[in-house]
Amino acid sequence: MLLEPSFYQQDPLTIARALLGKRLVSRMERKRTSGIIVETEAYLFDDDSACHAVRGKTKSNLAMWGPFGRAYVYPIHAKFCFNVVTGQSGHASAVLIRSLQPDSGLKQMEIRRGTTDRSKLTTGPGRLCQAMAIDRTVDHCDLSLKRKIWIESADLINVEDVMVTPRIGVTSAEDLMLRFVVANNPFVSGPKKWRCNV
DNA sequence: CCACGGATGCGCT
DNA sequence: GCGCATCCGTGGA
Repeated sequence: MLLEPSFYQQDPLTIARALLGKRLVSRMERKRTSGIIVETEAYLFDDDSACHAVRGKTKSNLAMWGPFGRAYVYPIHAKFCFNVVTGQSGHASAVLIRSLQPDSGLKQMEIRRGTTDRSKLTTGPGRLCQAMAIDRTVDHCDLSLKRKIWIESADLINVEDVMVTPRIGVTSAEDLMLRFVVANNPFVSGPKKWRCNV
């Protein structure tokens, strides 16, 4: 079932945790693909130097400042990252979707990714965007319209499986514990100690 | 106009 | 595990 728009009005930490086990669906190029969210990161409006909003409003981060429940897509290193805009308007917070467990449309994902290696299909923020054909045209997209991209409830994980770690790749605020993963799930990215609770 | 670096990923060791 | 390709947005000249 499609998530209520009000879901996205909560704070980014709550949402980053709650999104684990839910289903991200994209309909791009007339093809439907979906995956179960297994890794997220929260980016806060206050006291978070790694958040894109720290430099204020720019043309590229504008979606973050807009209404909650929209997509914020930005390019990095010739790839894209997909975020969900959270919290109140004007508060510029977001949750980055970092990894999915492939769910449907695997064949289409393999074509777009150029590999049949399941572990490299939707593990990592840039890879999942390529697998789902998420690009800059998805920026600002309203997730409640079921147009290009949306999220459905599908609580397939246990809350006790959630593991919290520092975020990956950030060059500031490295100490903040704002990354949420489904522990021991093979489709989570990053170092082993931040994937498995053994 | 140009230099720089980043919420990355790939390939090779 | 590490080096580097790649490219766009940003900010300073």
